[in-house]
Amino acid sequence: MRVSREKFAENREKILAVAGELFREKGFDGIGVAEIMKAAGLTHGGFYGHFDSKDELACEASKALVARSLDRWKHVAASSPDQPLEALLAHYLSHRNVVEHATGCVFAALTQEVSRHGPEMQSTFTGGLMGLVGVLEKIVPGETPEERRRKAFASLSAMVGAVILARAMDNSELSQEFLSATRQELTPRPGEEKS
Amino acid sequence: MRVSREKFAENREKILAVAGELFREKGFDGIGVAEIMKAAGLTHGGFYGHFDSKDELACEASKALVARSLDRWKHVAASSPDQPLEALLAHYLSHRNVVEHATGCVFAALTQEVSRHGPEMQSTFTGGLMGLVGVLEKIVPGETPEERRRKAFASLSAMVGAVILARAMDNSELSQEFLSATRQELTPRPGEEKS
DNA sequence: ATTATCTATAGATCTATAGATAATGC
DNA sequence: ATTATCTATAGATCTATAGATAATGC
Repeated sequence: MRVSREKFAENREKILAVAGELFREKGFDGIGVAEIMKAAGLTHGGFYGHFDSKDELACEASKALVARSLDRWKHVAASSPDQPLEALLAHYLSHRNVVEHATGCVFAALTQEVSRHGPEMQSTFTGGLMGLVGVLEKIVPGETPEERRRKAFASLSAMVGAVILARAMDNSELSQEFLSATRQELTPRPGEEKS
Repeated sequence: MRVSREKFAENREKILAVAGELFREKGFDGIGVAEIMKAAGLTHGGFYGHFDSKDELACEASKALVARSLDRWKHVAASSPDQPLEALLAHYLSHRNVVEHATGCVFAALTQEVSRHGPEMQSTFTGGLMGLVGVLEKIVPGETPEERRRKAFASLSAMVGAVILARAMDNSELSQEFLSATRQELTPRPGEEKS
């Protein structure tokens, strides 16, 4: 039954990947270790050879998701050098990010549970969100660094808030209204571009 | 052991009140029926004389919280007839609403869990959030009803998003920055008041 | 007589562990 | 020989129910 070191490392990554999807879809408390391992193609007992506890898995999976989210934001912004903010708004405020919980934004899925977990997870989310603020700071309009930092915090609040509220709607037209209203309000008007 | 009809109704309200606080503090899955009843001063088994299931309690408690939240918004807006939006921003984007989970905004505490529950709870949250949009529509700046409706959706996203992200921070200065940045960005500049 | 609450418990589920098994890696 | 995984299970927790108890309300 034993597998190679390489396969062992692969299995760990598979557990992390599957957990990342299931946690986002069902919440940290909505899915158990046994079901995560089953989805990874392994048995329940094998889990504790990879992680000390479910909480450690939740922390590690969160770290990976947060890092990947930040990478993606940087990539999207860099892909449209002339209109990075517009590209980011289009990417984030999308129908896909409202309906695809398992593969969508980790902050839109799990942020409300963070304050109920330990300091390690809070630190991960804090760092990730500040990373997103850092991306926005460089691309939002504004005369001074202070104004851009302020706009970055406010824009991030609006973007994540819009997806969270859109997901709570039982009506897809209202969901869309949260997305498009936020997108329009955050899109710089002509003459307001950054210096 | 039996109590009067009046006391029975009181007990039901007490269970709803206690559940409303504990659900907001720990999430729907983070607190059990036994502990809710203990906090209400009753025993576990007595619960099922008041509610058919924990899910029914979650729905009823949510309905009460959402209705109370909407009432409060209307009251705050009506209390400052000359600057209703400023009053609402000051009321909502407050330190208290970041740290006091048990008594703070129900949307900032539980919205991410709504999509994992049944259609009844989704309907409650949808209705409540649209009620808040209705309050904002009347007090945000804007030339046309369409512009004000758009600003209402975007402002609500930013307000709820700011509190949710502020709660995830492990640093109270960063929490405050989400609040004050959002408050400043949503405050109408002179000459931008509604008609 | 009715009924709101209490005690006790059934049954399901969940985290974590113990010991067995079998394949890897020295 | 080491160790990654598997089977089986302990122990805790959670929802919901059954039956007893005792106070209300006709």
